[in-house]
Amino acid sequence: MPVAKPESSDARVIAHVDMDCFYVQVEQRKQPDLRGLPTAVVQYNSWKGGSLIAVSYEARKYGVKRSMRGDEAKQVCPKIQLVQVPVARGKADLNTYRSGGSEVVSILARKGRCERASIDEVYLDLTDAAETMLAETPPESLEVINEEAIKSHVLGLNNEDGIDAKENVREWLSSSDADHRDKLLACGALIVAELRMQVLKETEFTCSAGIAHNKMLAKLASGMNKPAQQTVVPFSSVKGLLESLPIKKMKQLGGKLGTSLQSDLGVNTVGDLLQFSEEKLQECYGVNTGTWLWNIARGISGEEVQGRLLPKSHGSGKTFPGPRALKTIESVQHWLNQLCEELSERLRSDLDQNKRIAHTLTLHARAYKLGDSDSHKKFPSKSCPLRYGTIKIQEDAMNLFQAGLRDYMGTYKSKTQGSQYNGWGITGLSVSASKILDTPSGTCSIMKYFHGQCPPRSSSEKSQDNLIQDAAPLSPSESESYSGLNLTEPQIVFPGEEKEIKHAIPTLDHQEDKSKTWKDQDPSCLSSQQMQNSIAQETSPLLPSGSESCLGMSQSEQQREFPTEESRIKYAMPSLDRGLQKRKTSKDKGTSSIRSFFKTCDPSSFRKQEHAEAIQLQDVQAAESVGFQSTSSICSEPNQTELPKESTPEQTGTNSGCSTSAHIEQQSESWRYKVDEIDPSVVNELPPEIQEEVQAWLRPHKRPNVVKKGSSIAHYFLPAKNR
DNA sequence: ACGGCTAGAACT
DNA sequence: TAGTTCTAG
Repeated sequence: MPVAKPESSDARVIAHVDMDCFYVQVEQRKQPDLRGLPTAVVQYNSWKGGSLIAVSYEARKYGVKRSMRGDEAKQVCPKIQLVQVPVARGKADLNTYRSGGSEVVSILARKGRCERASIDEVYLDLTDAAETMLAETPPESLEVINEEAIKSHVLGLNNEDGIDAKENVREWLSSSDADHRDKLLACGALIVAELRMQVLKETEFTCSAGIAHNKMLAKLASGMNKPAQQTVVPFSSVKGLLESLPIKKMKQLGGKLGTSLQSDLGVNTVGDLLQFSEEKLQECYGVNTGTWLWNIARGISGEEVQGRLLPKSHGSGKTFPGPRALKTIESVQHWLNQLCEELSERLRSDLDQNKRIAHTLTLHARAYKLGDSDSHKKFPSKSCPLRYGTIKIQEDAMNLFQAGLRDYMGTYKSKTQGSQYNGWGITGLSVSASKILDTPSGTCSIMKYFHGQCPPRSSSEKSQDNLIQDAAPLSPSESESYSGLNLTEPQIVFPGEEKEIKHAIPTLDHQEDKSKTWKDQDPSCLSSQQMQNSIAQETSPLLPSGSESCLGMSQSEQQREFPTEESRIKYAMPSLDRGLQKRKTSKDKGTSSIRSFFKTCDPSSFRKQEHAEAIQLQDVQAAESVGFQSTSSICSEPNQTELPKESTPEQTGTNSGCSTSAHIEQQSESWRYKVDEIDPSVVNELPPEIQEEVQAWLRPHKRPNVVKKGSSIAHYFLPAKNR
């Protein structure tokens, strides 16, 4: 039964691995003299000694905390070693930490599905590995048990801190008459201990881990014994653990939702939640969050480990606090250029190393306006299609900024005069790139199934500096004449072995709604690639004209209104679509196999009619391309032993990173079956290589959050300042 | 008008 | 989709 996942019984083995004060460790590896000393990583030395972003455990003993200033840290711990975070382009540069994180991920991904949860945390689904171990070399059969595993903390084992703790753990790990679930966890603990030793050996980094039946508990456990230790949560100790656990300790409940639970429902521990019915919690917090709360009170969390080794977005930002706020367009331009340079560089290496392309550029800013009582009005975020090339990103970001500034100024009904200081200041700027998709699209399993095996990638690979041909930017005013004609688009050229092969990367997100005219949007948000339908050869680095004219118009009136005080903030918890343990209904229609559908189906019926041919062409090109070395590895093994620079089966095997399945999701109405009507069991009939992908796609979706607004106490989530 | 920077997710 | 908001480390 490879497909049908047990959703009720939590027989899964999930681990959460957390690097110990990671930035400090990275610096200590660079400077081994610092090992063992109280150390902190600090950024921006200039003001009050800079602010701490990581603190070693030696320093924590002295009471040094993250969020202290360097000077404060010196006071409580005069011996503390403060290491500066690297600076590039006048801002903190976290690249060394990012690549350190990648080193770790590449090791941790060896034994099971791995999800990069942050720069220094991962989740692992070790269920299969644990089951295999239990079947082949169960702990009780081992002569010696890994010492690192014996040092595990096992919650609920009596005498955990006593003299015989180790003996107890050894017994627990290798007990042959234990609960099956515990045996699986024991195997998980052995595997994690092994992995942690490998991480230490290969990277010199220590980490802590939690091993449990689901993500929530694993995460909880990994923080319980640090540094360099691991904690197991046997099924039988879940109840006792949660009973007295302060509600705010739970992930997602550390903020306003947790506060609301405390002050509105009097819930102080997770156990206190048990007295509330699911309905009651739904009334208070909406269906999804209500159900989620009901479940976590019982230690239930069905969230899947996602199988994603790479980040889903990249960003670069900087704050300009108080007096350093930016007061001129020129200074904004300057900093935006720095941020965009960094972003562009990172996008380029993501493309080089992972063959991924980002599709959306977003600009965020913070601003104040003097003389206004509510002087911290929101500066609106703006986004647009992302064009590769540093200069284009800089241009586009600047245009987004200008568009945002117009809105922002509009709310004050005042005018900017040129670039002069006008009572406003920018206190924060950031640019980010998101909607990152694997490329080419033909490498996903479903498409492979239709197109046959991908050819191996060419061995020698050119530098990709010239892969992405700069598209000639059209001025926004020119763009209008192209409205609706965005069929083919971002023209990205990849070199083949001998000749260059052109690819049009499908970005359905932008192709979807043809009924909407471009005029509905701020033209400055439209990049040239939206309008192009031919290969652009030339770059003209600066927007010729147009940008000024287009920025002036059309920002809608509704933006001018100040947010009303009674606006509500609603909550929903993450990943409920995958995680609902209690489900209200299930359909058992759709008995016909979808296999026959696949067999007889022309792949082009995946697409919307208008685009079918063009995109199909791209997919064929992609599949036939000799330009992509990663295609074979992408398509093969379920587990990944390489660095995340290579695209991984996990990414393509699940839905999110895979452009093909993204297409399918978006185009699902072109299927002849409704998703809800497909009997999940028919997936078993599919070829194994595409089962997982289809399965992911068929998973139950979250219910629309129909909060009963009247009875909701969501108003307690109003921003504090508005209360 | 100070914690900075980055990332993920959900909702509308 | 674009934009906002929350959360976390």
